[in-house]
Amino acid sequence: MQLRNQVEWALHCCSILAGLPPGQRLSTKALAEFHGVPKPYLSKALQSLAQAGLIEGTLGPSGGYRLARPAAEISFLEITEAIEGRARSFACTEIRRNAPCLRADEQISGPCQVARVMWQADEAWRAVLRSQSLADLSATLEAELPERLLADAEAWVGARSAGG
Amino acid sequence: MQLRNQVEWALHCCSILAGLPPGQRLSTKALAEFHGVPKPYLSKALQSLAQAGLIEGTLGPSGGYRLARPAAEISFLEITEAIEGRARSFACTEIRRNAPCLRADEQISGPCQVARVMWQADEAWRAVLRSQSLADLSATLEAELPERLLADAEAWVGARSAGG
DNA sequence: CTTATTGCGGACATTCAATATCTTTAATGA
DNA sequence: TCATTAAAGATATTGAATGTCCGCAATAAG
Ligand code: SF4
Ligand code: SF4
Repeated sequence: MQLRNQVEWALHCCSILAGLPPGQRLSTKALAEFHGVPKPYLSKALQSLAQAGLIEGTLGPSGGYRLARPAAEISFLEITEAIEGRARSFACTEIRRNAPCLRADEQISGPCQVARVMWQADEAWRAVLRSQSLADLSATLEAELPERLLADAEAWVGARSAGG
Repeated sequence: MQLRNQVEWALHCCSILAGLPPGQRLSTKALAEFHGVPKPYLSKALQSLAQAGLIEGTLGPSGGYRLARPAAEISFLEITEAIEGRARSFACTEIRRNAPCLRADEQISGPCQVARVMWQADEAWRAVLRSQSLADLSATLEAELPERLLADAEAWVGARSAGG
């Protein structure tokens, strides 16, 4: 019951890509260096995001990634699911079918209350993540972080981004 | 991001213990047989529940487990946390501290917005599980399951329960 | 008292997923 | 052409989840 830390990486990377000037791209190398994480491994996470249609990769020199859609249309849930998959956190193995008092021909209708409650909790979790977009995140960060830090980060990223 | 299947076992076992006449106990052996799961492994889950103070074990012949509290005072969340632990699903590794533009002496206040959103989702998940008690589960099951099945299960369990 | 039964706790083996790295290929701009 | 980059896949490494085992202490029944 633990999210992979790739989720954290992905969220931070998307946050940076959201702050890029429109059309600009940033390479895996720069993103890995910025966060201090192994580049080949971060690359896997970015590929998952690309396959999910959240970001776009471009080959060649001055290639890199950029958001495939406006930041306001990308939610925390989409990013999380791109990394973790869409499986529900509670897996139902139907152990009630093993009950010794259950007759072979007897029908059991749908999922039982145990599974329904667990799935309801899962849905509540998803609802919160679905309600938060990358644009919301950027707005909060800009309001909270010190100006110098934002400026320096922008300069650092700007020096390494390319394309249009 | 997947709950252990011990959680499912624990929920079902608690559900059965909740249906026992007051004071009666049921052994690990019977619970394992009923659900068709390996007894030594189920034993681990039941021990976790006992350590969390949700059920009580009694030694000796005719020993076994019973609820330590009324079913109405035991929530899904307590059972889940007894197995899974109380750690939050999103672990913050503070990767923002690796940012190259961050000066050594610079303070970063508390958790950032990324972590706050993830934890908020986690809390929504917990809120649903906290709101459901074992008594609620029993009530729903009694209303939904066919009468014959309930009677047979009660008879099967009754023949193997003991004490008072 | 003796004996069988049961939960308790720890040690241990096994299996599988998460983590991390590497290599090759294809695309692209300089 | 040539250097650079993402894409895709193979492959190690690690660690957690799963499953088993054994000795111990408590307890009730004979
Ligand atoms: S939770 Fe309910 S539906 Fe899921 S396996 Fe257990 S009994 Fe079957
Ligand atoms: S989510 Fe925010 S607080 Fe957590 S590690 Fe990343 S930057 Fe730090």
